[in-house]
Amino acid sequence: MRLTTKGRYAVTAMLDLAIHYEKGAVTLSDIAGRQGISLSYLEQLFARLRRKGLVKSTRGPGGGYQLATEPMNIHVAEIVSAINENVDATRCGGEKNCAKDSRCLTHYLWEDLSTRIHDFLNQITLGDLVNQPNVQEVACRQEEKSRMASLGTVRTQ
Amino acid sequence: MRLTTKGRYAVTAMLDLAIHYEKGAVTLSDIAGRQGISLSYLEQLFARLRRKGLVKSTRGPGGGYQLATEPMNIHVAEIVSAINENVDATRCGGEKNCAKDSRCLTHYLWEDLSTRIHDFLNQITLGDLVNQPNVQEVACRQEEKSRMASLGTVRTQ
DNA sequence: GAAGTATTTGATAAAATCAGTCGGTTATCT
DNA sequence: AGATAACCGACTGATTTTATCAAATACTTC
Repeated sequence: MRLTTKGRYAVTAMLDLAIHYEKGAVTLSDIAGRQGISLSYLEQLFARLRRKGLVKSTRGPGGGYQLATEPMNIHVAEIVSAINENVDATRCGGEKNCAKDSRCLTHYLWEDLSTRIHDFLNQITLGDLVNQPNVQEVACRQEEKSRMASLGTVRTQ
Repeated sequence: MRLTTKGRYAVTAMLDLAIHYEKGAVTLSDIAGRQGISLSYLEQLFARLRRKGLVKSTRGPGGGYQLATEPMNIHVAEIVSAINENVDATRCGGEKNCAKDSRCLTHYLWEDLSTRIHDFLNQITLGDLVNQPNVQEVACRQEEKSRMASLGTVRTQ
């Protein structure tokens, strides 16, 4: 379980999909606007998420991305590992030879920690996050802001 | 609590110091040889560790680095945060504005996880690690190997 | 059904950050 | 004086993030 900013972006974006789960497809531009992540980066991330079967896509107007299954069935750990596939075979990420040919001194420490992180993130689903008051509060504020922004653009055009 | 390879190297190196705590100063070349970390990289890491007061140094022949205090008083979390100072003020690492001006959706998730990682690493001291059988086994093998290596060099010179 | 637009999809490259290396300088011991 | 080792700053390369461009697909409207 490698923990990187990339994985965090992915979880944030997936949570955005989960929040708007009932409303059907969500465009990446919307997510980019709400979550402050660049559109091109999201495109790359969602390419992986789609290949891994975590989301499904529809093209054209009214299209966008949707969760492949219900928010309650998607664990945060899945998202993180989908994004970080096949990396960190370098050192201490996989099995043996962290240092030279044998295990490095702290091998067991990191192995243990890694397991704990995975367990933690595997307990939590997107559905759990959606139901958290904190998350809902932030989501509401974003909703409001985007409504004001769209009003603004209508007015000026 | 950001978790990076740099931090892992630092903990490994510090554990090496802890293992040889009784023997006084340890040179970075020795650590480099034993742990398979490049000398120049260690220099960079130990510059930070010294600035943070985790180790003390003595120059010249017979010099090297020593733990600033007993292994039982140095927590793994301290080492990791000493190495990762002032990074990741960018997003979600520190306080607010992960996304735009407000907190990002998963802010609380990462905050929670971060706390758990910190707690885990803060429970464990270098002294604890030294006493682990796993660690001692690896340490012994390294000791043996370095003895053989030095015999080899004596013979060839 | 043709034109136009909104969206994903893919590729590539620029910019920024991070990991790791190299060369030289300074202090200290013998 | 010479050797040993910490110290320092610039450099290279890899990874992450953003930007740009070109299709491909599907919807809407005329």
